[in-house]
Amino acid sequence: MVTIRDVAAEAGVSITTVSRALNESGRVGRATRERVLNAARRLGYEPNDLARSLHGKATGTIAVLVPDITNPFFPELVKGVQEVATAHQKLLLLCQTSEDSEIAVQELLHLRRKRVDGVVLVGGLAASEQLDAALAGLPVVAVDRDTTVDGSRVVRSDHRRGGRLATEHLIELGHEHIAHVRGPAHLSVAQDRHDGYREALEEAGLPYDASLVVEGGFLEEGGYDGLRALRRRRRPFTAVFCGNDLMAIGALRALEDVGLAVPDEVSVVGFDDIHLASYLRPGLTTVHQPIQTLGRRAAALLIGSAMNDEQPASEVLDVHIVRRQTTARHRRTEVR
Amino acid sequence: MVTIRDVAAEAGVSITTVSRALNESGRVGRATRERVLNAARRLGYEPNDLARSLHGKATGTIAVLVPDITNPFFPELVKGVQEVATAHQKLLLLCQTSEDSEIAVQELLHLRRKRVDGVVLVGGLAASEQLDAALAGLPVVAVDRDTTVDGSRVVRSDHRRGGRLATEHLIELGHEHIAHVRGPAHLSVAQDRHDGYREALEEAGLPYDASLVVEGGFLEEGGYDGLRALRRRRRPFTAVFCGNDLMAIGALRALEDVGLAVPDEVSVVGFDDIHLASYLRPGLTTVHQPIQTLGRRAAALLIGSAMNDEQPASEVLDVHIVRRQTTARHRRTEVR
DNA sequence: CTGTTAGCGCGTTCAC
DNA sequence: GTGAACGCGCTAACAG
Repeated sequence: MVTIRDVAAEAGVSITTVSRALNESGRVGRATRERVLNAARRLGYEPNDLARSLHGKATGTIAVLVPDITNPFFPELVKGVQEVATAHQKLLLLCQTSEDSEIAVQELLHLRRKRVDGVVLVGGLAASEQLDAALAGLPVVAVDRDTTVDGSRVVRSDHRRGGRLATEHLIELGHEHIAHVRGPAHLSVAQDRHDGYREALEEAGLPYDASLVVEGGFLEEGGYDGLRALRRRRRPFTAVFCGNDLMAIGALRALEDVGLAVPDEVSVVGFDDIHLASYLRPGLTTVHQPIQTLGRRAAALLIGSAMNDEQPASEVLDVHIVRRQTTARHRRTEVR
Repeated sequence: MVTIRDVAAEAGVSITTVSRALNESGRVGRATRERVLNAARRLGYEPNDLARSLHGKATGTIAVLVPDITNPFFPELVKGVQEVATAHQKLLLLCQTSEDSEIAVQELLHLRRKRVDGVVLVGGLAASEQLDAALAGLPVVAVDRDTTVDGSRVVRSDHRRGGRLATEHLIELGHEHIAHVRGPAHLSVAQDRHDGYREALEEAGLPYDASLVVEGGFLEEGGYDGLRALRRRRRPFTAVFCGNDLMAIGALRALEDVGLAVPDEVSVVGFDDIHLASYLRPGLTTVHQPIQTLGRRAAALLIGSAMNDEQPASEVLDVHIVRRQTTARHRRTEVR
């Protein structure tokens, strides 16, 4: 391995000069610099970032923690993070937590030892002392998490508004019995979406009926099981607002299995607008959140915080509804 | 920042002893170790992996380069890589190349400076001197790439066999005019799948008709455009084998747009069996390749190579067909 | 078993 | 403009 010392010898200068020439820092003679650069090239010199960072400087590395990269929501988010990281010449470490707080703690500890410059934390994680400890002093931007951690910034979509938009859309279509297959109670995004749903109902003078609300995990299975549970309650409904798109897909499968036509007999709305939503047939009506932008903003905030002192505490991005083919006007003809 | 020296002072021993106690390396007295560990805990000591790696040891970091993490094929692969990396206590750097060889070169150079222990290289990349240079001496395992690089190992599925299986499946269903919307000519996986298609046809005594073969990018658009191009040629066909699942999705949309029913009028087969394939309605019949395992094997080979000297040159994983709802028996009733 | 002494590759004071 | 020397945090020979 060729070091800065070898280059110095080859160029007939001191290592200090080589360092300066390579980093464009300080005053180095024109000719000298050329000589050094040539020597470096000739020897195939490769700077060692480890040694550089050892001086307490930044490592030029940030990390993103997601529950599961195969959940189609996260690659889009990660792409946004990656984009900004690359633009700032930073490398991106990817970690998966499986929504497990203990795993997250382990990963964070590992990241700290590697001296990452900061972390984008995505998704819910059970709070714990160890988690707080693992996060302490580490520049963190959370995405879609409750801001339990002290000074950490948060980037999120307006989930409550999204819940309202979805529900209002169904109400406008004439639906009066609107079920909600919501996400896990411990996740604030699920709660917010639910609150928006409830708000919209009440504002429209429709009753909030707890027996039309079921909870499930943010995956297909959660939606599938949720819809089956709803059916078992024998409470009629003509529309379902699902906690996210994957749940909506599960709900669509369940409806298919029980022989209910979408959107003729039951309308379905999702949340997120992952790419997948537009691939489906019928195309899924859903609340669009700017997933990639979420990642971009988080990364920008994270990287910016290392540079600027002042930073906004958090950011809330707007959402809107995308009408596709899983929602239709309520047909007065009886349905159960 | 508390260093090993502070811990040494606190515990009343030398830094060497601290180092040994922390790394379980060498002989350290029971009591001494306890004392050191306690001191470290009390001070909130966090080892600095940078300094450790500076000694020329491994950095405990590997990287995976993929064209685009939002392409659903890659998250599954990355997950496999991640799994093995984590099992070996290694952190994973994620890079995206956009299939651009120059970007890949830049990323690789950056990774080298960071002294990553190895790289999993996924997808096709235009060969170039600079790429070779950027790869030189770096432990690399390629996935689904031609093994142009010198000593690099390759993990891949049996694409040729997959192409045969897909085609044979259609032949068994009675189809005689089978089109192929293939992937890019410069990608070996596309070529292999095509060769398998051709082989199956010829073995069945069916003519290989070049006017039934079109080329496109490995995305929905490629499949959509490919199918439209096929139609413009006015050559009848009752089945299409698509280069991958995304292309198949594009082809399905195109068929929908021109009013051809799937599978009643045209059968469609994809390749990869990404999760998405089973979400679709009708469910996509496709050639399953073990995507996650591909990633796992690549990572295992990469990490193993740093430890064992001997390693298999490459690995070929098996594929099989998954029958869903986009393929059906050819109906003799005329169709165009 | 434990401590002393060198570096690892590089940036950064300082003098010259 | 350039160089010598020191130190970043840690591991690895060598002693004792």
